Amino acid sequence: MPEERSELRKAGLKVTHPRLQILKLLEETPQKHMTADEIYRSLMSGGEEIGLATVYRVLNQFESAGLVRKHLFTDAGGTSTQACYELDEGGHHDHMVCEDTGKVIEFYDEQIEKRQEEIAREHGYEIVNHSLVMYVRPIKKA
Amino acid sequence: MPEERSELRKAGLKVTHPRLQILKLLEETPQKHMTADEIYRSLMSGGEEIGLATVYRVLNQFESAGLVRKHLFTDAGGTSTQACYELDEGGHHDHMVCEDTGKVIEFYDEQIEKRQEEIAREHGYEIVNHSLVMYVRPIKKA
DNA sequence: CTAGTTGCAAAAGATTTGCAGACGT
DNA sequence: ACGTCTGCAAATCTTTTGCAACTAG
Repeated sequence: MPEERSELRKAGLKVTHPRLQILKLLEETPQKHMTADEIYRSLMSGGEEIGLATVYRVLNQFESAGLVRKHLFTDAGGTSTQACYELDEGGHHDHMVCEDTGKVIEFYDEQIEKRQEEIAREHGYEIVNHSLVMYVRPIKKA
Repeated sequence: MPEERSELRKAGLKVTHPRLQILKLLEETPQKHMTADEIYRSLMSGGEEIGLATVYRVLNQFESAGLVRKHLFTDAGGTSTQACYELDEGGHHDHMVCEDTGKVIEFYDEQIEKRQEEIAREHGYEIVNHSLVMYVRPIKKA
């Protein structure tokens, strides 16, 4: 599967083992959002040779290259100081984080997007970027 | 103005000099959003005796008490790792950060709020909290 | 061959914590 | 007086950087 190789080349990055590993991991992980440390541990326990510093460096390069997006969620207790990364598949979307399970759900809403543009415009600005995260909890029937 | 004193008491906190100073500063600052370090520096240069650790401790207590809100904005370059705090005046609002000037603008939009609730509900969740930040730039006229 | 990469260890930056002394009530 | 605070310094934690060895093209 040389697909990842060309993604890297296109980004102007040499095709190295660590980069391929990280890219592959991000593509295959079911949770889709991982911290640098989770990536590091995951690769290590998979028997790979890699340094944590390399993981950070590669993620930054990937982010600059637009291969990956970085998020700063605040976990349940408000005690997260750790960034997490997800593959950038192109389509923008926002996030919902379940406070009970930590599960991250993606969503996209045309209405909200539009309204945001309008609000910015009303203030004389244009949106460069935006981040919407909803911290939620399952509705308990009762 | 004993107003601040009772706010502290109500929060179950002793009325001490550092706490009063920080509360007052947050009430009076025009920018409304300050980092722990900015607060520390501001008080120090105002001739106050205070430790940075105390600023952090007090802000955390204020946050738990609901007197203050903590935000993790990402400044222009994406290079912010510093939290900033604002007085919690009760009314919820979202933020727009100007990438050129760093200015923080607050706004509230009923439509977006409603839509968020709906989306969460559609997924079987209820919103505990949410954070919407738009990183914007002044519209440049041709 | 040569510039880009890597791993390690050390550095940095933000925030937290242990502790002895000081202070509010 | 008592338990709560405070300031300082040291500790933590995440992320970055210096450097010498290594590797892709």
